[in-house]
Amino acid sequence: MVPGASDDDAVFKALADASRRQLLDRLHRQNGQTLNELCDGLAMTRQAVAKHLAILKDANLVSWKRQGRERLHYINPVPINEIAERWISKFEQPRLQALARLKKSLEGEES
Amino acid sequence: MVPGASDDDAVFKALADASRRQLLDRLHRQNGQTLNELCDGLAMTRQAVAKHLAILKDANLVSWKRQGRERLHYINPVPINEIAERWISKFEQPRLQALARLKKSLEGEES
DNA sequence: TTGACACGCAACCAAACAGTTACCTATCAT
DNA sequence: ATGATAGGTAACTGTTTGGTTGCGTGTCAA
Repeated sequence: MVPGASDDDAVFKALADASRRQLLDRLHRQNGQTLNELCDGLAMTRQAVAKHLAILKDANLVSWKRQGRERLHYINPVPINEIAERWISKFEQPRLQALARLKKSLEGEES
Repeated sequence: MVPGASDDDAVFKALADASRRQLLDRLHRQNGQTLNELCDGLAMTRQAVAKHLAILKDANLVSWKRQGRERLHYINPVPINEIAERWISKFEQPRLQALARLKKSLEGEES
């Protein structure tokens, strides 16, 4: 399998939970956070957060490395991109129209 | 609420199931199919398919109308587009890069 | 070396989910 | 009218899920 490749189903399932999307949001804002940092302010135990992160990891959306007694988490946007390319894009006439508009506007614009 | 507006969570949850994504695929290929047509070839009872369609309807991804004793189903791509715009796009440097490349190539292209 | 801190692991639980079976209602064609 | 067809409703079931509690392990600092 190509590195960064993903199982569509695992990704869709991982994204189905609001807490997990929130975790991705947090990592998107600041990458490399520890487990405790990611738990901060969430109405959930650390163990619950760890489970969510494990699911995100299985979907290849997050990876981590141990550093001393901490675990640093990193987001991987590739699977999300893949889904957008392979699956979502075909349902999006609006986006294609937006692209067409962009093309038109760029054609009319002289640098 | 804006017509066609959607609850992100309901949409993500609806898309989390492979059978439901398959139903959307089918409706994308051919819109306006009846319940029985949508059931065709699926390893599932009609009732199960009807439940999936109800979930898709609650997420505003599918609508239907009765016509005689049949029920005609129609896909609504708007919610998919919305989550792509509002949520997925921010994780996609690749797509932004693609847009940037497109812009560049269009700038270099003289009509 | 001994707390304190960051995380790992496993059992358990309630609720949600995906699917079934069984039966009922409405519509069409003959 | 009546049978066949298309779909509606509801109860029930096994499995998954999202969360908990309890306790164990490894690492850092005083």
